[in-house]
Amino acid sequence: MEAINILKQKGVKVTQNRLELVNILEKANNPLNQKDIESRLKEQPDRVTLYRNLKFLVDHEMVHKIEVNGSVTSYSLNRVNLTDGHNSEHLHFHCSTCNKVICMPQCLIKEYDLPEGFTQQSSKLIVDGTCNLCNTKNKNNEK
Amino acid sequence: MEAINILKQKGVKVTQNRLELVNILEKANNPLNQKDIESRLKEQPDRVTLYRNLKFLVDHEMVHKIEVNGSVTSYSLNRVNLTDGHNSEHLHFHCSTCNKVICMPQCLIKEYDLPEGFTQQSSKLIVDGTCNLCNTKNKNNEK
DNA sequence: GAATCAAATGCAACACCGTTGCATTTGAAA
DNA sequence: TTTCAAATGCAACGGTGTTGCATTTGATTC
Repeated sequence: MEAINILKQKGVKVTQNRLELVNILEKANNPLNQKDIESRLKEQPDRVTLYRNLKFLVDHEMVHKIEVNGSVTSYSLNRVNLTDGHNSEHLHFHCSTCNKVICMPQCLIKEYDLPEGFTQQSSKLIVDGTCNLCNTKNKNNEK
Repeated sequence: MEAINILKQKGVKVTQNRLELVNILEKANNPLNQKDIESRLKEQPDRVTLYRNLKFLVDHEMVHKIEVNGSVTSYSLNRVNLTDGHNSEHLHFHCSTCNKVICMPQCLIKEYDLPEGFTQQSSKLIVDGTCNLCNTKNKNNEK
């Protein structure tokens, strides 16, 4: 779906900043952090504007916010149509070599039996390790 | 195990600050964040000293660092003897009402099949929801 | 197309947190 | 008791999240 339609479908105001922001997230294969996004923006809006628009898109459920650790926050377009109730939570992989975050929608978070009295609203699972690209790079360097 | 023995066993320098810090974590049932810890310290060291000592204890594997989200970082004493290889990763519960973090060592993180080429080093699972105490409080208020 | 008004933006500013450098103090070993 | 590395306190810096306010922009109405 095109960026402009994503915004129009939600019935929110379409601005140049939002349009470009959604476009960048739409093209990206992986979640991007604020720095990644800034580096891809042609016209640089104020960092507060970017912050507010990211918050806006998260609040309006167009974008997912992924906090890998205290210092890295990434954003990814919500590609799942919320109306079909298929918004399951999935694993996020964080490569400690290249620092990329990779969505793994094929790995849905498994269920756990919580102790008596505890109720669950959401969950998140971060797996740290080395991604496929960094692993092949390492292999080639060893040769 | 007493605080002083925990430090001595690791062969690190024993200072008043570290002793009190380990003592506080040893008595706590739940992971504590830096504010929690500060409020329990009799003699208030500089926040940098507290930061450095927490980092020191984490680096020396006496304390676990738990990042629930971008703004809340908690610490808990590593009660598992590392030498017996029983240091499995477990679920952490975050109560969105009282903001407490609760360890659930009975809920070990399940395994996932990662895509070809990805290797796993560590994982963390945070479940957000309402804890048993806040749930009973809500029930009583509704009556 | 022009007027209108709420929403979006840019700028300044603040707080908090993680972090580092450096001078001083403290604890363990000789 | 002396000695020296390690720990501490203080000042300071950068990054991020956040808010207030004046200005600009985009959707709506005429």
